[in-house]
Parts: sequence; C-alpha cells; structure tokens
Amino acid sequence: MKPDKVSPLYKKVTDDLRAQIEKGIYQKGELLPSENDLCKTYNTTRVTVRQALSGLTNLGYITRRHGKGSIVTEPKVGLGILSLSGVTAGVGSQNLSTSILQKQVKQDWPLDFFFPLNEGELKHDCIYFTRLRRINDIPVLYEETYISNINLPGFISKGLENLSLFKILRESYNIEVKEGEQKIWAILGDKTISDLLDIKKSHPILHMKRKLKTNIQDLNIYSSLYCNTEEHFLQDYF
Amino acid sequence: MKPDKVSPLYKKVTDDLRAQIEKGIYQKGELLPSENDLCKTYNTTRVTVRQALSGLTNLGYITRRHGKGSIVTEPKVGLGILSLSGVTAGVGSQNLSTSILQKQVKQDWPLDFFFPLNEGELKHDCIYFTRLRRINDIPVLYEETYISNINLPGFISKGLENLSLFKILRESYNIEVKEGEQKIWAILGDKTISDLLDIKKSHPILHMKRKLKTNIQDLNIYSSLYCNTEEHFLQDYF
DNA sequence: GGTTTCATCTTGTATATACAAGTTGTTTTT
DNA sequence: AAAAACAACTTGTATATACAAGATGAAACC
Repeated sequence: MKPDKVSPLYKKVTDDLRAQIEKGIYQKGELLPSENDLCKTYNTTRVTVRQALSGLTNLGYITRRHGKGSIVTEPKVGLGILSLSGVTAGVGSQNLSTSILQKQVKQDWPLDFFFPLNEGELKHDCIYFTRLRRINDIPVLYEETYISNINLPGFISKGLENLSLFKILRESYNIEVKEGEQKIWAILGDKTISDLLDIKKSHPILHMKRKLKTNIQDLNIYSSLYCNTEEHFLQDYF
Repeated sequence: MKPDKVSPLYKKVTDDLRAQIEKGIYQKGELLPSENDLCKTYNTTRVTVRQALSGLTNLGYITRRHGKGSIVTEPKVGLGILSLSGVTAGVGSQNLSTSILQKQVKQDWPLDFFFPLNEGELKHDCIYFTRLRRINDIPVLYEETYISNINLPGFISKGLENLSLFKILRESYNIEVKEGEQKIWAILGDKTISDLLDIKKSHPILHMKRKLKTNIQDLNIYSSLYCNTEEHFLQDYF
C-alpha cells in the first residue's frame, strides 16, 4: 500500500451516494436524503454536503430542485463518451457482448500515434488492447485503446469484457476521467475494418479518435473506434 | 421589462469573469485574480467566490490548481457540442463562413419530428431555420435547427450568420444550454444533401441529431446536421 | 366545498472564520 | 554553491450560522 492520504469527507459522501445509486438503493426518480439528513448522517455541515451533491450533479447522477430535493437521474454516460444504442429502442445489456481481440499488452507508443504525446507520456510505455462489441452477436463496434502505463499494477491481467474499464480505473486505481476530446469522421472502411465488422466494403463507417484525460498527470486514455451505424447509432448524453 | 429578480452575487462574479475572458482581458494561460482578491473586489467571502469559480470550471473557462490559482483555458465548446475543424490544422475563423439558407420562420412542429416532444413543447410552435457552413468557400456542414418558440421576442429577425446562436440566447434572453444528447451515424447522402454539400452521391456523410436542453422549461434546441468529413472532421471537447 | 393562510419541509444564497496543504521565491544554514 | 528552512502567497477542506425562497400538506377561513 501507498501513502493513502485521508480522503476528504465530501468525497466520501459523494462516493457513498454514488455507490448506493448504482446498487439501486436509490432508484431513478426517487429523492436522496435531504441536505440536513445527510449532515446528521455524516456529522457535518451543509457546505460540505452541498459540495458532495454538487459533484453528483456534475456527474449526472442527480438533478436538484429548489424546495424539493435531489432527484436521482440517469447518470451521464461518462462525460460525453459515446455509447451504443439501437436505432429503435435501447439495446438491452443482455444483447450486448464484448470480446477482447488483443488482450492488454505493454508496448512502446506507436511512432505515428494519432494524438500528439507530451514528454511525460513518452517517458512511459503504454498498455494496448482491442475489443469488439456485438449486439445480438452482430459485430458493431471495433475499438483500439491505448493507456499510459503509469502506476497501473495488475491492470494487464484484469478482465475488460464487461464494459467496465472506467469502473476498474476508478475502483482499483482511484482514477477518474475528467475531460477529453474526440474527433469524428464518416469513412468507407478498408478491408481490415470491414472484415472485422462483417460489412461490405462500400458501406459507410463511423470513425472516431478520442483522448480522455484523467485526474492523474500524463495518464490519458486514447481510443480509435470504428462503428457500423447501419442498424445502430452512437449516442451521447452531456 | 419583466420581474427582473435580483440575480445572485456569485452569478454576477461568474458573468463578469466570463465576459472578461471572452474580451481577452484575461488571456489563455494567465491566472485570474486570487480568491481573496475577488473577495475584496466584490466585497464578499470565499464561499461565494468559489461558487462562481466552480461555475467557470464547469463551463471550461478555467482550470484550478491547488496552491497556484485559476488558469484561463479554452472554453469547452458548448457542452459537448461538436465543432468543426480542419484535418490538419485548425480552421481559422476567417476561413469559416455561415450562410442562412432558410431564415427563421415560425411554424408548427413537423409531424414526424426526430425527437419525441412533450406536452409543454407541443403547446407552442417552433422556430425553424437552416444554415450552411463553408470552409474556404467549400460547403462542409448543413444544419437544420428547431427551437421551441417560448418567450423569444425578436428572435425571428436576429442575424445568425456568426455562429453566435448560443451567445444571442444567453445575452438577449438569459437562456443557458444545460445538457443534451446527440445521436450519430455514418450514412450515404441522398441527392438533396449531396447536392447541398456538393459531393458525389457515393461519399459517406456524417449525420447527427441533437437535442439541447436549456434552463428554461420546455425550451429545447433541436438540430439535424449533415457533415462532409472528407477534408474536415467534427471535434468535441468535454 | 373551495380558498387562503400557515407551518414546515426542502434547497439557494451568503457571511465569517479556521486550518490544511500545494507553490514559489527568499533567506538562512551548511 | 548547494541544501534546508522559512515566509507569503495560493487553493482545498471544513465548521457554524443566518435568512431567502420554492414545495407541500394541514389548518383555518369563507
């Protein structure tokens, strides 16, 4: 274990409430305990509780209503990170499967990397893996991911099948995605991509390159994504 | 004029600082006055000043560094709203022009509208307009926009050439975009779109449908966008 | 019965204060 | 000259308190 500095109280409140929302203890549409109730529970004052609730608001877990309370809402899908949806209805998670094509490996950054890297990043190597997501067993999204290999012991051997990359980073390494940028094109896929996604070569493909910054200096998550949007689309709440 | 309830002090601080950043009084990379300086300027306390600075952080105008100060940064491009960039370098604003194809008109909501509308929205009609954005005189982005016609006197006759839709809404009507969702596809354009964007029919086009919610109940901004991503891409900071 | 008033809950805004902790440049020490 | 200590700045976290204002249901009134 490491320094393990005491984390601030407001963060504990945020984490507790977030965990409870994710466990379903507080359901969508319900109200959280009032600020004064939370003050009593955590033996603190409203300024601190409001700091915690403000964080949950930014993350999209709640919306706040003057005179009413904190209403549990759908969390924003990871800060503007596009998620996958069916064209008609939403895709039930039982229909969505993820398989690892290239398991996590440590390697040098590619020389022709698609985002400029700073000195701090180049001092470390990176962890690389690729995934293919299927909806009803039909391949829809191919994803290549690169993460700066900074203080990520054991990450190589974690299972990434369950879309839980961000959860793993948060819960195992205390890493939070803070902000990022993404670039989007419509392209015609080359043979490799078209084969992976099992489509005709003439079909348009949505291509995206993403950089996600975290609360750790120089630890960024880069992805290159290819999506078949014939039957589905990418969706984004922010 | 209307009720005009006194706006809170923290909001005045936010607005003042934002205006000064946009005017260039504080340049990118510089530090804002310290919290204690702002306390003296506005004759208030740190809790209030921090509330203002927290708002600016959320809007992306500044990032804060413990022990250092509030560093002016590029503002997030309107809450995850995609902006247009050149593939190689950024597009200088002198190369970007916007023309109105269909000037703002009041009309009923289309019957087959691409987002579900709630009762409150259906009680009003909508304002509709279309724009075409060109980079170096080459058409790149075609945009159809619908806005709920709620308390927008004079909006019909405003000029929308300068990409300043959000600025007009904020400064003339006190409307802030809060959150939204967008759906993205790669498609092959039909004849209408391909002609507008002046491309071959077989070329892939990026298609996006967007809903932006504001701080005004039932006042939402809907857009349908078509982008030629052969020479440019859509970019998104969040 | 229907309306108004009121009490009581909620969150929003604000003041005043304190100490912890990161950053930076200066001073002192070695 | 290099290193350590210090001072003076910064933001981060936290307590205690107060009143304003929105939401809601009960009580009083007509």
